[in-house]
Amino acid sequence: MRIATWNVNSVRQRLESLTAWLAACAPDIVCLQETKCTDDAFPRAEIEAAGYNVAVHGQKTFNGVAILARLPFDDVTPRLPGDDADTQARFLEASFSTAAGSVRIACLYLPNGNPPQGDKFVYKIKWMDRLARYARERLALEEPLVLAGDFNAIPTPDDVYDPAAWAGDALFLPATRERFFALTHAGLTDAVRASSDAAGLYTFWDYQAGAWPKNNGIRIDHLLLSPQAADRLTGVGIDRHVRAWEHPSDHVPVWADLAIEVPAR
DNA sequence: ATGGCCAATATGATTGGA
Repeated sequence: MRIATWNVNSVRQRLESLTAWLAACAPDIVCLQETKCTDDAFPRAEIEAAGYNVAVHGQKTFNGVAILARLPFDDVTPRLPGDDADTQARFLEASFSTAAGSVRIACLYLPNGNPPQGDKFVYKIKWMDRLARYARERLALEEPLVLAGDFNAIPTPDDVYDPAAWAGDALFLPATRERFFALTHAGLTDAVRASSDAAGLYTFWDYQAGAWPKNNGIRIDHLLLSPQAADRLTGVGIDRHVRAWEHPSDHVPVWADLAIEVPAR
């Protein structure tokens, strides 16, 4: 079973790239972020034609998450628990029946948090604390679980081209990093780091200032695995070639392969 | 963080992104 995450920066702008990438990568489950459209505007028919079931949690203009799956959904639940007043479309959970039992996937778009002095950063930190509570609850189920998405968190200096330049940024501040590590310390495994400790495994390059040709990237898109998922991990990939396509997203897809049999398409 | 960006929005500047 291949599980992927991709911040597409508008699913409607990226539809052609998305269907081409689905055909090439052949993921079984895909978590999308920044779909940037309401549920009725989501290009559901085109993605179903590519062989995927679709679950969406969108809003007008901003944010928006979706899960695409070759297998049928058992349950689909929007919204991260812990704040009924939070109306931003940033979280969607789904579960699936597999040969390994129930597999749970959480698709998340964690707040950016800039500027770090102000309500946006407060919202980010509260969101991360809510995510940690959610993760601890779900880990207690002892199921294969994957938290996949744009975490807007740079874990270590090896995950950013110029750590000093990012020292004061909401993506790299200690308050953000320590909350990312609270997730791994709770028992979740960073899939990319389970297979490599190399620097420069970036997933995002800004549109501005020649960031892509200069390889000025950061690693902020992550797949975090419960022990029951991590024990089945057989491979990971970062599809950085997608950043060089026409009209790219500023993020590229990241995926993990788990040794869980999926019926052939 | 920035040599010059990108997406959405009653399309003209503004907001948000990272």
